[in-house]
Amino acid sequence: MVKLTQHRQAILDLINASNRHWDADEVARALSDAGQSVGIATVYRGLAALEAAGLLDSIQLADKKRYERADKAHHDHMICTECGHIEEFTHATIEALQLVAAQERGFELSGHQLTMFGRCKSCSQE
Amino acid sequence: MVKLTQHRQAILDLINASNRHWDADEVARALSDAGQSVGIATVYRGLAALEAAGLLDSIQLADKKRYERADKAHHDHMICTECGHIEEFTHATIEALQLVAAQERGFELSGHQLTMFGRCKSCSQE
DNA sequence: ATGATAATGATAATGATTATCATTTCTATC
DNA sequence: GATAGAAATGATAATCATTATCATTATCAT
Repeated sequence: MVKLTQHRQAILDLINASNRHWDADEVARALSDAGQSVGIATVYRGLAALEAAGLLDSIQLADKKRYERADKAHHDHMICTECGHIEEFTHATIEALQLVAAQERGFELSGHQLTMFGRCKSCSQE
Repeated sequence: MVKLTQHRQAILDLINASNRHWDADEVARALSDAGQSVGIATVYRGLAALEAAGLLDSIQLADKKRYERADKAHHDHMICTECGHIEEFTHATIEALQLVAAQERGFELSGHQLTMFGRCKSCSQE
């Protein structure tokens, strides 16, 4: 299990108190703004450690990784290609079908990432 | 529409003749081995242009982008975290449910990527 | 206290991708 | 066929997220 140092606790608290998807740089900047400066390398290591421990979730985007709270039900993401807005959605049937598809191929599933791209509601109304 | 220059045709032919998922470097190396050297920048530009024209498909992995033929039915990917093997699968119901989920949220869907991670059949038998 | 182990921070290194810019190749038009 | 303008190419520098390095510091069990 992870050692919850002060720095890691600060990272975790920051993300848990929000509903956003943070990249490493944003975390470092926010902590710094809060008077709790943490080196960028430590932020990267902390985020990875917290995710490995199941205390954070992440999505891998084309250019970077973003972290979010792990204390929510599993969900996938819709990303607006215009404004960057990230919307979450859950679909039990899709999840179940994925598992079946994997089993049919003798695949031992350990994770997945479903990301949909398009224009969000407000952007497509403009 | 894209201009199908000699270089781009060579890239397209190479990928169309295979069933693999290529990264830019592999394409450049293969062309070079075939006596048809193409600068790496041109490979990147060519791949992007061919994808924009719908002549190639791609998947975005954590570290890099990989391209494959576009003349196959739409499919998603299962990636073995042990040997790197990429398996393709299609699931009409999952596709349909994604569309519904998007519509429910007023989302104008333009694309998606579903990637599953785990151990492939042969790796999990070891 | 004390030594072992892990964490931290500054910074260098890595690696994929993109930008720059001079040169070359195309293409349409005269 | 010559020619101007547009697009493509290639060598290489630049970018940017992430990881590695390594000296220093904190933590924890004995």
